[in-house]
This record gives sequence, structure tokens and C-alpha cells, in this order.
Amino acid sequence: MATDFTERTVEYDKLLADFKTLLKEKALKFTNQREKILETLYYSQEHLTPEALHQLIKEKYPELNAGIATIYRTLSMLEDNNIVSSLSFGAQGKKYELGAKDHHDHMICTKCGEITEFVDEVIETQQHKIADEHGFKMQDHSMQIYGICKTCQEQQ
Amino acid sequence: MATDFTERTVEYDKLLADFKTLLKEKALKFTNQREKILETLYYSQEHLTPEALHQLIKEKYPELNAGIATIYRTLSMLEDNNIVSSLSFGAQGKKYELGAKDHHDHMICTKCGEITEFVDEVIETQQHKIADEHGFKMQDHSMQIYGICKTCQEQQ
DNA sequence: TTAGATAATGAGAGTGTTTATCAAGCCTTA
DNA sequence: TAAGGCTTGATAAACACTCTCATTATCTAA
Ligand SMILES: [Mn+2]
Ligand SMILES: [Mn+2]
Ligand SMILES: [Zn+2]
Ligand SMILES: [Zn+2]
Repeated sequence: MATDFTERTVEYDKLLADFKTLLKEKALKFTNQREKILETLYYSQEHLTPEALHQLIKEKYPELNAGIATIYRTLSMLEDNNIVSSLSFGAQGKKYELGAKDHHDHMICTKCGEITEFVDEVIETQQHKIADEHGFKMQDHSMQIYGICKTCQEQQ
Repeated sequence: MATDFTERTVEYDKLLADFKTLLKEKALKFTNQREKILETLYYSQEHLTPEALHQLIKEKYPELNAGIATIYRTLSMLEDNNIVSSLSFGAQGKKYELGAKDHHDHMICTKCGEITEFVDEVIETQQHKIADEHGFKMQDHSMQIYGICKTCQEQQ
């Protein structure tokens, strides 16, 4: 039976292979910077701001000397190709995450900032219904629930 | 029977009176700038960026010479006191609207930027249910549906 | 393997938005 | 009316990106 680490590696290898294929299809180049950005997004498994992602990469690969502009450029490119998705929370700035996983919405703790992901079929269905009723051609949606997480409630 | 204008005026007078009471309670001062900001938010009945609100006020009350910093400060204060609420769309900044009206969510046309408001009981109920299931104490939520509005579909 | 074409990069300037600072002015209350 | 302290506008500064451009890296075809 495979360990978590092995599974992750296999999954990442597939992600990377697909990424290379995509780049080739679009006549884009496979660079060290692009590889490390994808890898860091994958292994951090978090919702990262471009700035946070830049920090992580500078720490792990200082010799890469990656510039912040490249982080922004690559995140935009990845988003255009549906490899990552971005969230804009109440405060300023966007956070990015690998979109390889299925669509989901977010619950955000206003005390500790913890983000919980969830999917709810009732809501997904209802959203389409609402759009239809308004003659609106739905492309996407975004839903956030704000509140206090279990841990923070217990601490108070 | 009262006209729309009369009704609006009465409603606005109540809003203003409540605002004055709030300021007094918090030992804050009732200034010309604060009055005009509230008034403009009320009568414009739109989702305004701080910049757009500033423009409207400069046009209608040039002698007030209101500074953009005051617009930002006042909007924050109004939001802290639940008099206005803000929406943050993916791309450009935040937009503010009077929160005096009942809670609602938004449908945004990605072509023309038109914002349609809606309320859906199924979704409202389901959100509470989801929060409960995660032991999460829900305080607020925000939901946006992105797509193409009826008008923009017909034009294409 | 090499070399040429060209995509990608980092540095840093530039942009638009929001916040902080501070001296001067305005509100409130006594 | 006078004092005090909250507010204000101007402006600098912080922030979150985006653009420009010279240099570098990658790809590919010979
Ligand atoms: Mn997520
Ligand atoms: Mn609204
Ligand atoms: Zn929490
Ligand atoms: Zn439209």
C-alpha cells in the first residue's frame, strides 16, 4: 500500500507532465521558475498570496532568484489555463490555490483566518436555478461563509 | 398616497436621524462631509467605489471640497457600524452600498459589469446548515454569481 | 551538438488604490 | 464663547500589482 508521500509524488508527477504538455501545445517554455511555482503550490496545499508564494520559493530555492513579477505572470498564466484558481476575500489581495482539485467553496474564520473548504450540491444546483430565472448565463460563482471556527469558539 | 420621492425623503430622514444618534452615542461628530456621504449613498442607490462616490460628491457639492481620505475614512466607519456593506469583486477594488436594505446576494455580468441583486431562501437556509455541520458559528456570508446578463447575450 | 529564433526573466519604474501623518479647522458642551 | 478634542484635506507613504526592457534561458532544427 502506497504511503501518502508516494501518492502525492505520483499525483504531482502527473500534474507536472500535464503542465509540460500544455506548455508545448501553446509554444510556451518550461522554465525552472514555472516548475518551482507549480511544485510549491502543490506541496504547500494552501491558499497563498503571490507574496507568500514568493517568500516560500525564495526560502527553498534562493539560488533561483525568482522575481515577484514572474510569480504574478505565472499565476495569471496558470489561472488562464485553469490550473490554479483565485479567491478574493474581504480584505485586499487575492489568494491562489491549485485548481486541480474539484470546485469548492470556502468557510473563513474571522478570528484565526482558518479556511475550510466544502461542496454542497443543494447550493450548486440552486445557483444555476437562480441564474436561469434571471436569464443570466452563469459562468462561475464564489461563495464564502464567515464566522467563528470550532477551535476559536472553544478557546473563548 | 405618498409619491416615491416623499417616501424616499421620509426614509432618508429616518436614516439620517439614526446616524446622528449613533454618532452621539459614540462621541463622534456630525460633519458636513459625513452628511453628504450618507446622502449620496442613499440617493444614488448604487454600488459605488470610493472613487465614484468622491466624484459624485465633488460634482454636487464642489464647495465642500471633500478629500478622498475622508471618503475612505467615512466608509470604513459606516461599515464598522453596519450602515454600509462592501463587496469585493475579483478585479477592481471594493464597492459600497447602504446596508439599510435587506440582505441580498449579487449576480455580476462579466461583460458590462451590471449587478443584479437577489435573495434566495433555499441558499440562505442551506448556508446555515453547512456552517452547523462544521461546528462553525456563522456570522455572515457573501455569494456572487458571475456570468453574462440577458442584454449582453442578446447583443452577441 | 550547435546556433539561431524567440519566449521568459529580473530589476526597477510606473500605476492605481488605500492608509498614515499632521497641522489647521470645525463641533460639541459647559 | 472658549476650550478640547474629533475631523479634515493635503500629501507622503505603503501596497498590490503591471509594464518595460535589456539580458538570459529554452527550444528546435540543422
Ligand atoms: Mn480552496
Ligand atoms: Mn447590493
Ligand atoms: Zn478560528
Ligand atoms: Zn451585461
